[in-house]
Amino acid sequence: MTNESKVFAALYDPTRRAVFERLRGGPKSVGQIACGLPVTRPAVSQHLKVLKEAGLVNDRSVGTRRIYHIDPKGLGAMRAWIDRFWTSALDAFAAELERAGHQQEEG
Amino acid sequence: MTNESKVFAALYDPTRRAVFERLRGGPKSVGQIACGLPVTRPAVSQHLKVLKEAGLVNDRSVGTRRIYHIDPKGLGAMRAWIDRFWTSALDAFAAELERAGHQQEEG
DNA sequence: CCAAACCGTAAGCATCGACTAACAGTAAGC
DNA sequence: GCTTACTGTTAGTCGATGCTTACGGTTTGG
Repeated sequence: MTNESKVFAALYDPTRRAVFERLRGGPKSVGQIACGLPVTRPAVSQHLKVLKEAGLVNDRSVGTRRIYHIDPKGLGAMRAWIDRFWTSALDAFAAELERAGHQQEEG
Repeated sequence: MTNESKVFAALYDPTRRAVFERLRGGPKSVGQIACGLPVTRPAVSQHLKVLKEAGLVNDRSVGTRRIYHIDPKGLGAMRAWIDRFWTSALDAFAAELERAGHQQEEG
């Protein structure tokens, strides 16, 4: 499984995106993240594990708590994938529009 | 289900990404897309339906064939989501690094 | 009208994954 | 050493979904 696949698989789940967006405001502990979400704390732990393996978050221990924060590395990989696709997709789209205008020439 | 959710759900599946990437070189018919993929043609049709509802592809009829091409609209939505996340994520990450350097002051 | 080509859809099945409950492990306080 | 607080992990269940087979619909051609 490539890293891009991990990122896509990680951000596909709505609950996992909610966990991820909850870290947008800054580092938070697991309990802090779980509080307010409609799932239990172990579920959040599992989601954080997936996000971590995708390179989207990272953690550090502070006493008994574990503080998670966003790691831009994973988002960068996804951004690179989209950008790489973006240019060629725009090219193909422009060619498609142009061909649609000249399609009667081709028959 | 929001449009972003649709795009994420659409690009999460590896086969569906393969279908999508196959359109990167230009418009193709359903049979053309299915040829070379390890799934049957109806499966490709189902994937194309999901991609279309996510705004990632569009189609036009040419005789009995149906030609699919990439629609940048969906990719744009995903790009916007990532970009919006990207800036605040970088901010939070920088703040996290700075706090890590000053954490002994806070206690 | 009949045949062929191309495609979308429905039903059924198998697999994957998200969730909960229960348990194990680590650190701080007394 | 004992208790409390916080978290990761595992077993098991259940709903979601990707795949195939079979069928119906549409267009082209004679």
